[in-house]
Amino acid sequence: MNNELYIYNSFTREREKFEPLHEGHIGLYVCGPTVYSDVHLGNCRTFVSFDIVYRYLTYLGYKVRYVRNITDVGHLEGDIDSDAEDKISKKARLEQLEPMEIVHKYTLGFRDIMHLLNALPPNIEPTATGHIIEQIEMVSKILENGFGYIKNGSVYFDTPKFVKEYGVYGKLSGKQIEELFTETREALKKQDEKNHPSDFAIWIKADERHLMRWPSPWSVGFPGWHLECSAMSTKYLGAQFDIHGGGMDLQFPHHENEIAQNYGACGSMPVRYWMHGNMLLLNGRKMSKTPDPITGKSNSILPLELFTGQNEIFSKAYSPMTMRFFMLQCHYRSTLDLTDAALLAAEKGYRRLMDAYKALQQLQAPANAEAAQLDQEINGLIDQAFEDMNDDFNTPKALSRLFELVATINGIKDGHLPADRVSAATLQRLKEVFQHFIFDIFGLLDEHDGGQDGQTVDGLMQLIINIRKEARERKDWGTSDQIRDALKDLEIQLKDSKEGTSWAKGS
RNA sequence: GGUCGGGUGGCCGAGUGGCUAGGCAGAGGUCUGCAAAACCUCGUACGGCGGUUCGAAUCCGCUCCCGACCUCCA
Repeated sequence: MNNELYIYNSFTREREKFEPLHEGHIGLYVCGPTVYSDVHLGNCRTFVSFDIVYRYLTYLGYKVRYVRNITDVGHLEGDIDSDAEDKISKKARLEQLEPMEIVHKYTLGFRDIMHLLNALPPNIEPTATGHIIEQIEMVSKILENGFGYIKNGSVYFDTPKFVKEYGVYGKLSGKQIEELFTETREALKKQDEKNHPSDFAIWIKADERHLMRWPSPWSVGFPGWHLECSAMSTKYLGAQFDIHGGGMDLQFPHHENEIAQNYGACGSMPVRYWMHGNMLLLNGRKMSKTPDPITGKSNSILPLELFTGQNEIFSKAYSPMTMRFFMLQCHYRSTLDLTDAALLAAEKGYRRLMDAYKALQQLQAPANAEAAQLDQEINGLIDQAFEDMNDDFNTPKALSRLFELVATINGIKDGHLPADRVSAATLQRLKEVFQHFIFDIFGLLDEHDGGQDGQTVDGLMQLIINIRKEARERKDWGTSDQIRDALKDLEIQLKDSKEGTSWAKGS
């Protein structure tokens, strides 16, 4: 079995063998949300994708420092020189709230959603406003190194200078430098403070209208959007670290500018492996908060709208774990289209996987069990599932192996497959691997597990099942079916098999 | 317009020169008091037109369609 991990590096556009900078340790930085409104499901997809990356790296035994920022300032709306305004402070004025109130509200909301989706919290969740000093220091360094210039209290990054010195601007997003520079010439008129249209602000002077501003050597103002990630990744992971993740839509300009800033301040490429998750689509189009200019509606759905069913898009409510399973069925670098039929399929598939997991835990190897062909098949599928994960975190492929194993598990359970052809060791391995994949790596939860109340419910259900069993033994089909139908109305399904009756939540 | 990525069976989605994932839905069967669940069997799909090759969904060319990015975006 090949244990080497390969990661598709967006910077080189190649699948590369992963080797950490420091053996056994990994620095992982993921661009987090801007907390000026509720996160939508598209945002969530990226964070779930990287949650699985984090979980798998941890599973492989690496000590991972996972940093995911909260952007609570500096995210501009529109052009700086037109009517630019910070997203946070704009929302604060609209809602008559303090900027920190907005930030706090949506940060808490974001964490709640991540918790519902069972995404592990990062090790560090730094905020931009908490790192103003670090950002000012970085601007100073960039100026010292000659990669920035001051105009009317604002500081801009000098991209032509950067291209001349390092020549990597545009490489990440695959843009030709010449085209990049000529493309936006039309916009030059609106941005007369910049020496060059591709230059970008790293410090922005603010007038009294702005609610969020800080003193700096250049003006009372606020940092540019791209700066926080450079400053905070450098602070917590070092000038160079292993993996930087984010949504594909951040590749340009955000990550391109991040690279420029790090070169400008530290003189080196900050990241060894760039990873970009693809977009979640709704009705075949990118999910986005930005309203459509024609219809005025935004093409997005909030997680809670999906989980509660309170939306006009889908036929019913879909649980967080259904959503998570749905995401697992698609590779993180492919677009994923959210549709009702697809979610319905995911819901059923998720239940089937969890039911098989429970059935597996009940299986016992017979005393005379010996390894045979079936044994090899099981071990082969397990090995392949790990190889799939090692191949750029191919969750859909790994999941397909698990489903092949589900058929094997059910076959043994129902006596269609010879249980004595699976050795005790392989059965034990299968149990452990299922546990690790489903809960530790894929991060799924058993939503039908009642938690604290679970034991009570299990006890009650066993009582009901026993009463029905006695009725069936008397051939009292009326009572038997009454119980079954009444439970069905409560969305509890009884499953009769040779070994007896089990139950599961869900109609 | 420029750049990049796609078009896979009824739906969602892997794969990427020969061994043709998986989930859901559908058909038939086994089991069952009847069902459900589970299991077994079944569908030979890769936008179109050419080309390379013994062989292409997979490589090349052309073409049609879709999406993303091009300084708001996860």
